[in-house]
Amino acid sequence: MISDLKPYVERLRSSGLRPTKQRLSICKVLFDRKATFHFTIDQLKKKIEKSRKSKISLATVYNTVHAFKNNGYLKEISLRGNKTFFDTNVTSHYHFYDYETGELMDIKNEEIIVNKLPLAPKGKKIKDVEIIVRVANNNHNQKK
Amino acid sequence: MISDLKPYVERLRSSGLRPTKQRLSICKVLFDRKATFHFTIDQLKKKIEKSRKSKISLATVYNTVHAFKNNGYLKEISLRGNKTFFDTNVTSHYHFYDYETGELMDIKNEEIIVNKLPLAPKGKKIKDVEIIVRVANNNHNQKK
DNA sequence: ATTTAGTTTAGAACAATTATAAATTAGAAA
DNA sequence: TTTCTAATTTATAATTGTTCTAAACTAAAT
Ligand SMILES: [Mn+2]
Ligand SMILES: [Mn+2]
Ligand SMILES: [Zn+2]
Ligand SMILES: [Zn+2]
Repeated sequence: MISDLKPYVERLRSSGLRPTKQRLSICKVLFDRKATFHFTIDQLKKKIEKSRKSKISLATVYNTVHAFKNNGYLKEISLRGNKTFFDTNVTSHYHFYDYETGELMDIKNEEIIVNKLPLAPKGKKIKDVEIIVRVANNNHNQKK
Repeated sequence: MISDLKPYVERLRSSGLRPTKQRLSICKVLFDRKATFHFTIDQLKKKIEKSRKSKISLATVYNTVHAFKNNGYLKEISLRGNKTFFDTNVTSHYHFYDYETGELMDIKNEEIIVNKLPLAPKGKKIKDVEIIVRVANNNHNQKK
């Protein structure tokens, strides 16, 4: 009740959601930051529970994240594996992915120049281009 | 026992696997084709069971697919969602992904030209660059 | 033929996600 | 304020995809 919650209240309202205590906790973790936050649901849930010092229901986290995603406040990232990753950076950009550590890092749009793209298949339209630059530690001679 | 199974036997042996009936069934579905096959495990299992007209254990499909992936005969594709997609095309290439139909299509390496890539983060090395061009039907005004 | 290590299998276990339905709460209305 | 209602939270169940297990089976070496 101290800090400025207005922007979160608006963000929630514009997503068709009431500004509850739980949702405001989620907003603080997601949007009160300068750098991009890439996360899985369980990582987010842990951060929320640390910051508010009380539990939050897993269903609430899922529901709110999905609402934000559907309203363009979060993006989902294409990655191998069976966990879903989300991104607070909703501008058009690309990623480094260190598959050894699981760490994602933004690559600004202008840092990759794509000079040629194929035409979309007949009757289809290109919606977006995702680029994942997979990286790993220099020294080790790891497979795949 | 009629068709030429030698190449599959070799592929299995070189993956450290004995050529069993089940594994040869899997090989026929995976490798006896001209065009790329993009699949999930359950799609593959259904095709195998249609082609051999008897059931195959899910564990055998998983095990064999993983062995082939680890030995470079299959690739895993980065995609949103919680199902894992595999690819019989192990050459370097990119993809169209129609997220309305779930359909994946190859884009040849030379059809996309990347003219600028950022340096890998300090101490890390670029292992590969995945590009997914997400497409959807022209007409509909679908969200996301 | 015998032996043995590798394989298949059904089912259990596990992990991520989604669904359910009862208790709680936000916020409008009185 | 208090009352009322629909929205929300929650614990838990259900569902889905994947991995593990251990007993039955089989390839292939001896
Ligand atoms: Mn995936
Ligand atoms: Mn994913
Ligand atoms: Zn990002
Ligand atoms: Zn492909």
